[in-house]
Amino acid sequence: MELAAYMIKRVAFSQQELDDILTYFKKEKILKNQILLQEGNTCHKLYFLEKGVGRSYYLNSNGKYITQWFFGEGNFMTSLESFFQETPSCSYMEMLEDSIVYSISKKDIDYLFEKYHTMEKFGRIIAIEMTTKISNKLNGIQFQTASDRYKYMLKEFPNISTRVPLGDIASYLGITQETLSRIRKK
Amino acid sequence: MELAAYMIKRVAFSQQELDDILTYFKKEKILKNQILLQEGNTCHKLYFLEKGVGRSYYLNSNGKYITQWFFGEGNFMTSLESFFQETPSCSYMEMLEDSIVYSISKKDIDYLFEKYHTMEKFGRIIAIEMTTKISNKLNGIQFQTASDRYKYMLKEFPNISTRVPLGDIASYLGITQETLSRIRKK
DNA sequence: TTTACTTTTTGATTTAGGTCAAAAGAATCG
DNA sequence: CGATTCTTTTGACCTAAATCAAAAAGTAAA
Repeated sequence: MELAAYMIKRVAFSQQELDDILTYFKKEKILKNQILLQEGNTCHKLYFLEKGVGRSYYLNSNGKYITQWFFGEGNFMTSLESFFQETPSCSYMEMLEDSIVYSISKKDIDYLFEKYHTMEKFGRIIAIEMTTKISNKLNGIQFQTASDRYKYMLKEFPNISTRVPLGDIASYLGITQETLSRIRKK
Repeated sequence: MELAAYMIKRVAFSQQELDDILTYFKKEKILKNQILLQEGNTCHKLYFLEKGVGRSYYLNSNGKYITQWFFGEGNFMTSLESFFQETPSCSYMEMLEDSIVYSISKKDIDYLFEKYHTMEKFGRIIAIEMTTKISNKLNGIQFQTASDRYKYMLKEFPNISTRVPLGDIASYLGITQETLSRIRKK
């Protein structure tokens, strides 16, 4: 499983630890357009995407759905705050393709964090990586023209940009669908 | 020290652990306008602000300095990616007021992460909190009008908004100084 | 208390990208 | 397959905020 490689790349887990940890992840198949999380609900699972693409999005004050993030294969997907603080989420999560994921519950991951110092370290490292990625998004968007934003998108998500609806990308970048369409045919 | 309270609020450290951990933090006084980190250098310290305000900023492709983040009292301040990956930073850090901080080196914090499972947990929790805050900034800015952005600023940094230069706030929000000035006299 | 910066405000003008509307293309399905 | 629905493109128009420029206010320095 790709997840094992992902973990070992970041923390020197022993084989036993790794084997044990992986038993807590459950393989799931999820169909395109399936909603993993509704706004207002607490997110109970953390997903690792083996195959497929997902996104998180929210309904803004003007009644528009705004993509917050795209999740591609080889990445974790969750509503971070909701999952870890066990609070109602402000956002939705959905899959944009038929997907294969490995999921783990909050209870189980907390158990693993307690049990293994290495797992806790892994959690810290992943959280720092996520912070860096979001920060990069901000820099890629703020004070950038619409076409610079799209360039950021292509760089950050090279193999996602062509697989998901135009409108989802546009809202992710903070521009309108029409503008993105015009940029694309440059 | 406020730092102890900050830590205990998040993780149930034993008194001995806490005492030991705190010995690795060094108290420092830093003057207004002092640069803590230059672009291109590696950030070697993590700061906890007891008093004062700082900001991180970077030079964008149009030759403008853009504020990335404000750091107020009772918060950690660092160039996250540079500090943890030990890579050259893309951003600067400076203090905007005379400040009192507690600093710790990468070497020491790594030692503490290894030594105490609780410390590792603390690191994870802080990293998740930071992700949430940056994510909130994105939501506060994307597809929002200039005055909505300023409202976000007032909400997120109520006691910083009046203490720092207008231009620094404007670039933080992704608007021009002139626009922010006009918004303020509403 | 005058000189010299620095920061903020105000005004006039321009523009990137938003909005609205409708057509053209794709995809889904009985 | 045609029909219905969803997605993307194209066009015309408009507006929020950028840009440019300069004055005013605030701060420091001598």
